[in-house]
Amino acid sequence: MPKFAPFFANKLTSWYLIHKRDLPWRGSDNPYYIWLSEIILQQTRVAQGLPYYLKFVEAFPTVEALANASETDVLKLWQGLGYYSRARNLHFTANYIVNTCNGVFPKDYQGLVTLKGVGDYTASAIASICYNEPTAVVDGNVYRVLSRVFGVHTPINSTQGKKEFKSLAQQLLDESQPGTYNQALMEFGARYCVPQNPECSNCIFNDRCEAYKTNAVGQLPVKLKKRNVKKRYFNYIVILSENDKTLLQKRTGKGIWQGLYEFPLLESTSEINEFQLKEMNAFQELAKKHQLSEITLYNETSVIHKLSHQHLYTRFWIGSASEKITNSISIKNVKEYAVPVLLQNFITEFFSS
DNA sequence: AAGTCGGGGCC
DNA sequence: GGCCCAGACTT
Repeated sequence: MPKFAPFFANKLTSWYLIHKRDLPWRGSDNPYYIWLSEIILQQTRVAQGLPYYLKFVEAFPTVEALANASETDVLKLWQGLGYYSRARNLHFTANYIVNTCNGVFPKDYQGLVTLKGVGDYTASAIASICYNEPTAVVDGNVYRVLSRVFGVHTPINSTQGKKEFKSLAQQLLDESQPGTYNQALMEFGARYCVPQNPECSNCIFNDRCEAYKTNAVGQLPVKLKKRNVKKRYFNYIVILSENDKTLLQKRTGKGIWQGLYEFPLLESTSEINEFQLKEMNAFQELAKKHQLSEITLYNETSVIHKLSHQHLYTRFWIGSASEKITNSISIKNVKEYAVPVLLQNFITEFFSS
């Protein structure tokens, strides 16, 4: 264990008490609010998650209120935040807490980590903040700060690295105030020891920081590999009927956007023109089923929607249908459905003009 | 152990 | 363009 561990915790906490942001979940030790905030903030910047937290607390002030909502309503409120399995697990766990645990959250790390959507980080955060259990959190901020200050070059996304950083974080933890200490470490990473161009010359740790000493700040933390981004080609068929109805389908099964809605989707292996679209069996079935009379391409240049690991080259095709399309919904009700941002952008542009 | 899962902000 | 974000789950 590093000799200056006690100094590290003290300096960190002192810094935190001065510089911490005033966030709505801070100051509470109600596990419902802490749990909700932690799920929302997984892989999500505070600035992006904050409005969603406020919306959720207002719509669902208690875990019972969240459990009583429908998954559809929860997904609609989550729309735009991404990683939608978080929303589905959130709703599932709310029901589990209410129906199986008498509305009471588990009281320690071991119990919390069994909840769906709650892993090592989130269980540690809730346990330390709500119950003062000395469990160290390790998130992206912690990896960065510890790798730099203590000069740890083990890749943070390797099995060995995860083990090593968790162990180091646990040794450094101030057990007299684990919740405050954990938040201080993360806040320091988020606000001072940032990924790009941190102000090392004024840093409170620059007399001790291994990365600063060895001029390795820009190389830490070490991360293995780059992801292989795949290209996919989406063709959305936007059906317009004479009585202002259209067709939306729910995405089921595996893959992106599970549980969200979209227009009928035809995926191709490259960008296609109208002739090629009409050659597709799936299109012919759709055209026959809904008696599509004509089809026109809305955007000549594809919309490129970028996800972490795939780029979606998307074209919207507008089709006119007979009045009697089945399972249709009114266009004015489209906004009631949770849809991917890619579709929300199109809907806003197309139906409001 | 490697893949998968979103969207946005920053450089 | 690439990287990262108060990570978790599946295969």
